[in-house]
Amino acid sequence: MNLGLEKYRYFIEQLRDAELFRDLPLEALNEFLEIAECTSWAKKTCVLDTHYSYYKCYFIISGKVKTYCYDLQKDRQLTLYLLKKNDLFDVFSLYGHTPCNLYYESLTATEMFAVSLESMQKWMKNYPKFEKMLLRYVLSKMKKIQEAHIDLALNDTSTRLARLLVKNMNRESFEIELINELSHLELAAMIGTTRAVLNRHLQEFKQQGIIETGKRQIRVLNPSWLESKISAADK
Amino acid sequence: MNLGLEKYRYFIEQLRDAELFRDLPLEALNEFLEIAECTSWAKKTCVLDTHYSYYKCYFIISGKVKTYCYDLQKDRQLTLYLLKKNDLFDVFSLYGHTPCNLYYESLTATEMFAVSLESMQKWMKNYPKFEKMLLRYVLSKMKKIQEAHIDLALNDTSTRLARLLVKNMNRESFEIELINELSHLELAAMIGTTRAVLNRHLQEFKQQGIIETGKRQIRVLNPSWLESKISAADK
DNA sequence: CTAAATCTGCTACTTAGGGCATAGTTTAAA
DNA sequence: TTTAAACTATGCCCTAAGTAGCAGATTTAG
Repeated sequence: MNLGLEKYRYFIEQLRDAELFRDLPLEALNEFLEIAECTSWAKKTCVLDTHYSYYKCYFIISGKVKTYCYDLQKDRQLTLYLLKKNDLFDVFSLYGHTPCNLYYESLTATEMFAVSLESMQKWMKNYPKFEKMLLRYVLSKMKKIQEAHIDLALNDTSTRLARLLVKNMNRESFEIELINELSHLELAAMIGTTRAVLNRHLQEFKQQGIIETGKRQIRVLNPSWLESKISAADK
Repeated sequence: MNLGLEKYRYFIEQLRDAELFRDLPLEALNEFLEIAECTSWAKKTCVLDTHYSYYKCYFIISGKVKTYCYDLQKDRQLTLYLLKKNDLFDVFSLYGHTPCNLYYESLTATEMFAVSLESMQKWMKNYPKFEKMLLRYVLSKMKKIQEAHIDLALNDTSTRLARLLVKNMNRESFEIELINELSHLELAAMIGTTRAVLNRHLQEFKQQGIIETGKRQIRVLNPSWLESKISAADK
């Protein structure tokens, strides 16, 4: 990738900011930028891992990308991960795993570095420290999916919704962040249910004065109620 | 660990057999055996990751260990992984993750190498190749939990049971392996349901002549029925 | 700026799954 | 070998969750 000085500085800053690239020498970052292309996905750009991402891997600079799977018969989606700045995908294909029939879709306009799998693998060979960080990164994602799995298996929908809200709630403003601007369909996919059921619980919360909604925004009025509901379930 | 020659040969063989230790020089294996203790757990030995395993990690030589979580209120378990020969646990604690409230329990008598976390971390520093294999290992486990999560979110109980059976069915004898000898309670925990519901579906399968049961054994009579049920759901 | 597409809120209906109880059976322990 | 504990097989009932459909609001695209 050819870069002006300003852009170059910006990109280096982005990489320095990411845990994955921390502790790498400047030389490594330079080499990474050489093999990377900076690409932008418009909102709702969709990609099946069996095609596109099988040949490239992506490092997100800004925006949101969901990793999800889709059940054709039931017309239902399940969101496995919500990727944002400093996330890398897909690690599986980097290690030659056969694709899992997962899709990727940008939920907002998204900027990222794209690197061909081959170049990335070569680059990683020179910087084993990166692989160390990658293992840590993978573990953090694995923990998330484990927690989601346990939550789904043992808790009912309203508890999972409460957890989703609390996890994404700003501690000061009680505004819901990150998952704001998402439709109910998207929220439902995140807790493994359908839009109708999710909405039913949202209405219940509203009637009890726990939340307030409007224009794709959710504001929490009674955060401690939500938290006690969660901790009651966790006991 | 002090060893006689015969035992030493046996242990080296065990390690050579495991993918995790493949490609390591003999020297590395020797050093590993030095820091490892060979321990045995009787059937039903149980360990909470916040105590015991927080200080040690284990590599299984023989036997079965389940990784599970437990909901006190509902008195329900969910099995996340069924570990066997060549499995390592717990990788999370190796990397300083806070424990996830998971339990480990041997389902049969189990032999394993036990290494203190500290020694293991030191050892790994000398053999970065091991960490590479560890990343691959972690990815394979992550794939499993992802699949389980998707299965749970999108498929009904009888489909999940069918998948459990097919996954553990010997292609030649149609006997169920690995999960045989497990009680219905254990089987239920593996597909995220209760014993009663699991049993209900087992009886249905029996009545339709798809399986046959007796003495903690399940034999599949009509494997293609099960397989078509699964592939119908996967479409 | 308007038309089309999507999203939201709500209703009524159906059902799989889980709670609970009980009786019979097998396994393990004394 | 006997006894206790654990497991299996079933019933009934109830509820959470999913399905379907629709009208009105909101967003997006042409």
